[in-house]
Amino acid sequence: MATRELTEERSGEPAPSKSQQAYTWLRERILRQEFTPGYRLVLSTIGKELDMSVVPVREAVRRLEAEGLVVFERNVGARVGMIDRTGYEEAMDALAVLESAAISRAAAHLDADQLRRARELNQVMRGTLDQFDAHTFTALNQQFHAILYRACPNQHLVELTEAEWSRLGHLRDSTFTFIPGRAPQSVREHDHILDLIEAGADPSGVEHACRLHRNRTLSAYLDLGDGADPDT
Amino acid sequence: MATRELTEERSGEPAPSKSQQAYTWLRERILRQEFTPGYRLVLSTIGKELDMSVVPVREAVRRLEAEGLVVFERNVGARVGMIDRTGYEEAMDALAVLESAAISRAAAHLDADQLRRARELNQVMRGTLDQFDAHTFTALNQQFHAILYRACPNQHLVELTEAEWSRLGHLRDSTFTFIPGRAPQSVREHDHILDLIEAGADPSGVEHACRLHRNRTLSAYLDLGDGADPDT
DNA sequence: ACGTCACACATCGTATACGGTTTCAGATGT
DNA sequence: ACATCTGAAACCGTATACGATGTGTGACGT
Repeated sequence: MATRELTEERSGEPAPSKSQQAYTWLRERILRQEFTPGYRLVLSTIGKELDMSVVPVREAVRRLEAEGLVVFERNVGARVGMIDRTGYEEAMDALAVLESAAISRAAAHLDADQLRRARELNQVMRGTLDQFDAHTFTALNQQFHAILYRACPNQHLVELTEAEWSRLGHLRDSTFTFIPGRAPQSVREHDHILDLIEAGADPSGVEHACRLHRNRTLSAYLDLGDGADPDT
Repeated sequence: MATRELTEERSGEPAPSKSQQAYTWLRERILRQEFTPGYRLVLSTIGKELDMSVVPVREAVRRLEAEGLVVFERNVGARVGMIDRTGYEEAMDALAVLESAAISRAAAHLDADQLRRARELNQVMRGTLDQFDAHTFTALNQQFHAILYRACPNQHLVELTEAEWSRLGHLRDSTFTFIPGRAPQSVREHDHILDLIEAGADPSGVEHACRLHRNRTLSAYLDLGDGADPDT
């Protein structure tokens, strides 16, 4: 019982595998944007940093690759996934499809408490509109959406939706940075969606509203013209 | 130039990495159902079979795990993913969402030739109805659907759709084995969808039709009662 | 006969080692 | 100055080795 020091663990905890540690660690950094898109992930370096050999790190990287957060090139190495303009549009489109489906299926399962919390969040967002900050607004926005789609009884759909959020999320506080003007409208649409849900609207109505909401965001972004590339 | 024998390769080919070989090999077997759900994937055995060490095999397995084709248990090992009834329903539901979205976006891009081939395939399927064989029917059905959704300009959506087909496909010739009666109706609906596309119906109409098509298949399966579990 | 314990075996998890490939800098020739 | 070649350093790909963990089997006691 002398081999365990660095990871705090009380008797019950079996201590996660190194491969798992590496995975979590990397994923965390990428999502926090401490490792920005294009950042070179050198296996040996990471291994040293985490005090493990390269083998577990490789596995972690592979998993992240399969999730689309990392790209890997043979004999060259891994880097944090960049996403070009098309990639961004495609992911947004996919997210529109998945998330809307999830929320429409979640509608009937959202209890009063969850709806209240969603309203509150949206109110907080409304409150930040005067002294707008894209970063916090994006974070709140993500939380708001999460409350809704997570209530979807189809767990698989939830996972697919979250995967898509991740792929987009690590890019930056993308949309609202470029189109702050979109924020107020976004907040109004949020309330509208909540209205529909509370009124017990039929799923396809909810789904439609969610798609509109997201597609308007995408359109707003696209209408910007080609000046601001999410890649850069 | 003496180290390369087993994989045929002409000068230009850089020979895929072992990790990649293992991945392809395993995926192939799983999809072909040579490795059936629940099958135990022992790393060392596979390594010996493919004439490589366990390291590349582990990586391959990790990737398959991330795709949902394989489940992995710490210190125990990997096995081909089983799917329980809920899992099946969830995946079918997700497929309905994804594929319908893909096809609706593909509609405007399908050329005459692709549509003709789709019609032909459907005719072949119709032809097999008298002496019905679930296995071949399922294969044809998959091809038919593939022609349609692959034309979707959103490549990411196509990938998500194919991932879902894989997760379901390796299960068996599931649906039509249990509900052969669903096949004729399925063929009719295929023609209907093609009609809509050829008529230039609007995307949401196409999407709706595709969802109906798939949801009816799922319902047919569910109506069976709980006798036939896809897990078994 | 049945439940429990202990030990051996199968298999996984990770470290280390080494050959192969890519990249980059600096030297060389034009 | 510029293009090209050459060599070394950086890094990846895979094999081998060994400790750790889980699983099954047979002895033992009741």
